Amino acid sequence: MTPATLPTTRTKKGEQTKAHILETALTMFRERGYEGTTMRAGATEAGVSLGNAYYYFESKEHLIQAFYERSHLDHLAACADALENEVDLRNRLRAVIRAKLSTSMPYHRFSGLLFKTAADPRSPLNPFSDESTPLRRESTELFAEVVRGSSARIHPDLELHLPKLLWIYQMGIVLFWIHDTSPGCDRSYRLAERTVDLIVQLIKVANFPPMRPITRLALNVLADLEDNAALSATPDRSDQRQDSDDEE
Amino acid sequence: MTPATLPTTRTKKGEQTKAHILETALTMFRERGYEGTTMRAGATEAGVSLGNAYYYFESKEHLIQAFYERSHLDHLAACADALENEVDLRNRLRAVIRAKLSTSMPYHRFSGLLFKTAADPRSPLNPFSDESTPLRRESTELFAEVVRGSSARIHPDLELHLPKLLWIYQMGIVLFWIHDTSPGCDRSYRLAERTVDLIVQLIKVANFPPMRPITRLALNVLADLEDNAALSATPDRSDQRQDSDDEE
DNA sequence: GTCTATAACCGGATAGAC
DNA sequence: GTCTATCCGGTTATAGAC
Repeated sequence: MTPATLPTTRTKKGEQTKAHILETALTMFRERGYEGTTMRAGATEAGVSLGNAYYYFESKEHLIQAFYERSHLDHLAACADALENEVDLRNRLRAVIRAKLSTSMPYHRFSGLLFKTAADPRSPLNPFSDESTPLRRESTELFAEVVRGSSARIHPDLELHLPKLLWIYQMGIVLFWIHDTSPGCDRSYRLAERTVDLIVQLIKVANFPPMRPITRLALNVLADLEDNAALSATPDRSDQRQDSDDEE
Repeated sequence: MTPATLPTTRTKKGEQTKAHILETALTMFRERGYEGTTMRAGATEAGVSLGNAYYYFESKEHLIQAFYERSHLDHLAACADALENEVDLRNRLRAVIRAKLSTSMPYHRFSGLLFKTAADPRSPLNPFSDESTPLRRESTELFAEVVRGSSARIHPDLELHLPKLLWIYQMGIVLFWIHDTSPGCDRSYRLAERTVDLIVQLIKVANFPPMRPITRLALNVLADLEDNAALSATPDRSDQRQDSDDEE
């Protein structure tokens, strides 16, 4: 799918055009929102024709996919410091979630629309889609790093699933944030703060003998999910293509 | 907004027309999917003009709102029996979640699109919107009934929040189900089965003394959320209207 | 063969006549 | 309440230019 980047020929001819279109679009999304930015306006603003914009981006949604990727890089950069210097699990996780919110703030309005398309199983944008696999893997890898670099003693079976769980947890926080209209999204930050504490506590007690049966039950559910598809990071369902909605 | 139904004059003039349009649309959604059903086709099939359809339903999405309501009634009917005759919390909850999936099955494809719009904070469809408040209240009330009629001994503070938590849990299951492509959606049923067990276990141990600090922490988070808006069933933010996406 | 542009098409939504 | 005529924006077909 994604061919290796050629040595010196990178940014060949239209690579710049593509980048420019994306840049323009992202700016406009920030300023006028997603729906407020028409493909026509975006193309014009970028100095290209409508058809040309579609040459580089299959659909308007694919601009969002590009946004996701950039957004993730911002996120990585924003929490790199904490991940290097902090060993306490709670602080690490907190820094990562905070960074997620902070880096997303400029796109608060935009992100609503984003989640909208993200929830559609047929959209290439949805976080569980094949097309999102690489990014999903990178995102869970971030949480793997959160766990790995921490001083916390974690049940090995749990540690296996923790990155994915934390990734889903982050999605929950983001979903809340999207609906958050409090000034500065303070409520989201507070929720994040408190739920991080809660999660860290839960991780600790998972080891606690009387909790073991429940922990085991939970891990079984996760293992079961892993065996199949859907939430798995290694999907084996490249054959299932639902192209159209019609069937007549 | 919704005026009380007048005594004898119900089904006045176009009430039937409205009902007929909805009926037609729902059938077509089931048969051809949401996107596969154009407003034009729906109107034509129902024997009215496009403009007329829009007279009764503000937007295509508003047809979904109507679907939600019907869907909830189906759900209620499907679990009424179990709720009357069963006292075991696990069985009650299991019956309700199972019923949710079963009654939703005919709309599996449709529901994907449904969640799509549901995730948009600006959509009247989103489960947290003012417009959805009545239905949200009814849905959580169902889970309140699940808890209330059970023989389980539940920490009073927890019992207060449990209905809403279970409602959110159900949304999670539905979200999984939407992405579930396994035959008969078996994976969703199994996930539901197992997570119901898990939840019931967690409710039990919440009372367990060593778990108390964590339970308290969790309840604090919930109480905090309740004090503000967003997930609350009593929104005090009727002043925040985000009509358009443009701002130039 | 890589890029760019113009002219449609299609479907959700609105305006305004009857 | 019901219609027709239009708008508007995502998307596609297609024809050329480099």
